[in-house]
Amino acid sequence: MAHTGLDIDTASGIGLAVSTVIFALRRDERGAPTVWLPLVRRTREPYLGRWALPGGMVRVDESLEGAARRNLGETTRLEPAYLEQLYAFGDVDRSPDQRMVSIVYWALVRPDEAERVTLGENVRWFAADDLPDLAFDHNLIVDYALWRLRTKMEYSAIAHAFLGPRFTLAELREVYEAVLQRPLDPANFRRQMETSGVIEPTGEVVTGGRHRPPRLYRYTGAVDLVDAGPLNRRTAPDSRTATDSRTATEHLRTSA
Amino acid sequence: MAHTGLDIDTASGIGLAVSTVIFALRRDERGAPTVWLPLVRRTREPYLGRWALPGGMVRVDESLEGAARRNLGETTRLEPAYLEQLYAFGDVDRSPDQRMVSIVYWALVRPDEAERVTLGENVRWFAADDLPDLAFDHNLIVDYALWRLRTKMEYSAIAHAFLGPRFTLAELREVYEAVLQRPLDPANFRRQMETSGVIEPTGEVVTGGRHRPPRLYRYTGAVDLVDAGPLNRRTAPDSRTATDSRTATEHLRTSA
DNA sequence: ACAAAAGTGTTCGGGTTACACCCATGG
DNA sequence: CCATGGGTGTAACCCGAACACTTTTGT
Repeated sequence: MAHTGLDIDTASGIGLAVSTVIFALRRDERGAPTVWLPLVRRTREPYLGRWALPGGMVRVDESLEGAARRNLGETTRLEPAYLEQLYAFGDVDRSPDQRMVSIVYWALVRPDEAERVTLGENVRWFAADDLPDLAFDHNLIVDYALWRLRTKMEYSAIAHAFLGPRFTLAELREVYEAVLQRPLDPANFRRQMETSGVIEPTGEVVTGGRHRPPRLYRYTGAVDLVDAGPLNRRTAPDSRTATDSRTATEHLRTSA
Repeated sequence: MAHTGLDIDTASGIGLAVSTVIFALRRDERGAPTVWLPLVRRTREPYLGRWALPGGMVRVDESLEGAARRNLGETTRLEPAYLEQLYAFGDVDRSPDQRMVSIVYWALVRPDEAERVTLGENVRWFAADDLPDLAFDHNLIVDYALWRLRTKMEYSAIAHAFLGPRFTLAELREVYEAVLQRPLDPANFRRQMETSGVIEPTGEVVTGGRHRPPRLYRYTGAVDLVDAGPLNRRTAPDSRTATDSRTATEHLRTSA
């Protein structure tokens, strides 16, 4: 029943795969940081030659997340600072030939690490809001991952994953502005970050700039970076903490 | 490679299944509404005789959600008012014999519909916070689904799914109190619901009660009931509507 | 009339927003 | 000493929490 060598072909004819949407911040032509993601070119049918999300089969002796991590390393050499399951896609017609179910993850990597991605004819970075027509339903998947990134940025501390261990508040604010695509008030941003307890000043400052030397901060680790899954949950189901993850802040219509 | 008749056995030895956590509100011994869910007893190894989530295989010609709906109908005769994908569970050791990946959904049903569930030796309702040891990792799954139900109740309109087309504010408040496990101020609850725009008075009142007749309300349908998936999204990723009023201001720490 | 639930009014305080203003450094 | 971003202060405003109070029915 298999028609291509690497497909996972089930007894009922359903293939099982894992893919990952990898986000990184990179400077665009005008020097403004924006959201980018690496794609790989398909080297076989269907969608031969089209750009697609990196992915592959799940081995019998590795977890779903393990498969995602392994695949990331093999195709892009990336070890993400953040990795979370996004959604399982399994519509009947999402692959033209074989029935295919994909468990999709999304990942965040630091800019310096992102630059180490092996670029070539078959791996390339794309601006997230300017993608070509991708293979399968991958445009839909990226849209959803982007929406998740943006809504989650509003209530969680995932911005860390885009930065190194020490950073200025301006750098942190740049991350938020790039992802949320809107300017933030530096004064209010500072206070919100300080009162949140997720960052603390290191005492150091960055000299050599053209103006007043900004302080350096680090993350306290007081909150969970990854909280999406059923595991990795530090808080009880009914507790109310700052790390209380929620999906879809923006879809809010009712409140109680 | 298959060793039991209904398992979906992949070429690499990975089984693929769909399960659903079904929630309904029922009165406990003291008459207070609480969260319940139906479980089915396993009739084969592994975990023969243990209680487990209803579930089954995905057919090649049906979507994941379609498989969940079909399975719900076959095992409990339920047609949920709300159905959303929860998570894909795929740890290597979650099933003792065969490697198994389960796409899990969670569902909400109305109390009247819940009473129609075919009860018997192999199907029974359990109070969500008083479960026995279940098969596989199903205790973990239910815990996660419960956490999802409770956190989502705080910012979305899923409470509808527990009620009929018309309801009093006291009934609606009962739903929130049962799920959130804490009393809510009737006065503030009324105002929040009214200003949210998700409900509107029908003009009718319920007579025959022992006290002042309460008004009946209905849902306006102005909001998405189901919003979790990549489909069913009505709002653009970056849109911020007037009704966006997010609950749980106390959860926001990192937003700017 | 009384009890009890429905429904309204009002105050208080925390948190966000907007923006004025001061600080420190390189040029 | 001036331009520029770093950093602080503050008043207005919004919204939820708390709770007093009025309304309307059945008994």
